[in-house]
Amino acid sequence: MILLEENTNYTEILKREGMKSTRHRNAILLLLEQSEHPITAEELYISLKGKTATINLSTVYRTLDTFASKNLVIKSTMDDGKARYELNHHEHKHHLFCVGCHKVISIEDCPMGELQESLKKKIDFDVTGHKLEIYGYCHNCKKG
Amino acid sequence: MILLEENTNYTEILKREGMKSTRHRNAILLLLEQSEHPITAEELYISLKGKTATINLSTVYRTLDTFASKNLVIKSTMDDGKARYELNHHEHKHHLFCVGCHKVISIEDCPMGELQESLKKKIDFDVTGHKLEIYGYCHNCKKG
DNA sequence: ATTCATGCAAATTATTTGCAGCTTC
DNA sequence: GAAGCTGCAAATAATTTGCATGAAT
Repeated sequence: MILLEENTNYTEILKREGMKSTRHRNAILLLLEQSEHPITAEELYISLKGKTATINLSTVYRTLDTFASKNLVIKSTMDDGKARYELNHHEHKHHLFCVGCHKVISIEDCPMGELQESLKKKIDFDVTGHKLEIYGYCHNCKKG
Repeated sequence: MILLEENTNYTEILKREGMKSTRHRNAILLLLEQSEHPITAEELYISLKGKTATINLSTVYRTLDTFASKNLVIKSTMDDGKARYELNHHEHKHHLFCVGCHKVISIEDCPMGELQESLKKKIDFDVTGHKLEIYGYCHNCKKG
């Protein structure tokens, strides 16, 4: 589990994971770090095309897959059929999706702790991870 | 929110939702009811081809979409890129995905209750729904 | 120098759509 | 008989892959 802090040297992190440090990889890590919410491969690609000379969508996908396999990023596939990627910060976070304005709010609360223990005891299931997405109305979008 | 019980007449349910009762729709509802865990469109299609004379994959997708729009079924898209569908039973369930044998175990525990209240109080966010998927190793697949 | 990363184009996979014919109400 | 289903084939959309070239160690 890697903790990326501001001003972290990406080359270090990449090296530590046995990956070469390239312009694209550094750029992708930077963008992921700057984004407050999970982002699609295509969104990354579009941002990158503006900044980096050339980059190919395949490269974005390949890079994200590699990062995901090293647990540097977390991939979540939404019901719109597109996967979103976010940095795997050390702190465990979940996201509130406002169904009114589509804003995404990150929270640090996670209710899994007790459930995890209970599953272990009740049915001998060892939890290794989970995905929780919460939908609802934010302060501004409340009905009424 | 519709509760489907054993021996429910699907025609009734379909009519109530303003949908015509057809052989395919009934067959799909039956299969969904018989399946203990969320199932892909293709899995449904394959099962149906064995039983019903002919059915087309498009029809399966269209039917599932229609059902989902009436809240008869719940669609969840997984990281393997395939959507799974399940009946929207009144009881709220979650699923454990074994990363060893890919078995799916349904549980009725849900840890959202307190978090929901706390989000309401802390940041005035009204939760209307959530998705929780849990990954790990089942009894048979435990490492070691 | 060797190993790994990338661009490009083409392939794959899941899902959607247009339209003509066929069931339900 | 009108409105709504369904099959079929073709279109999309997201993601993956093969291969030749280019860059990092």
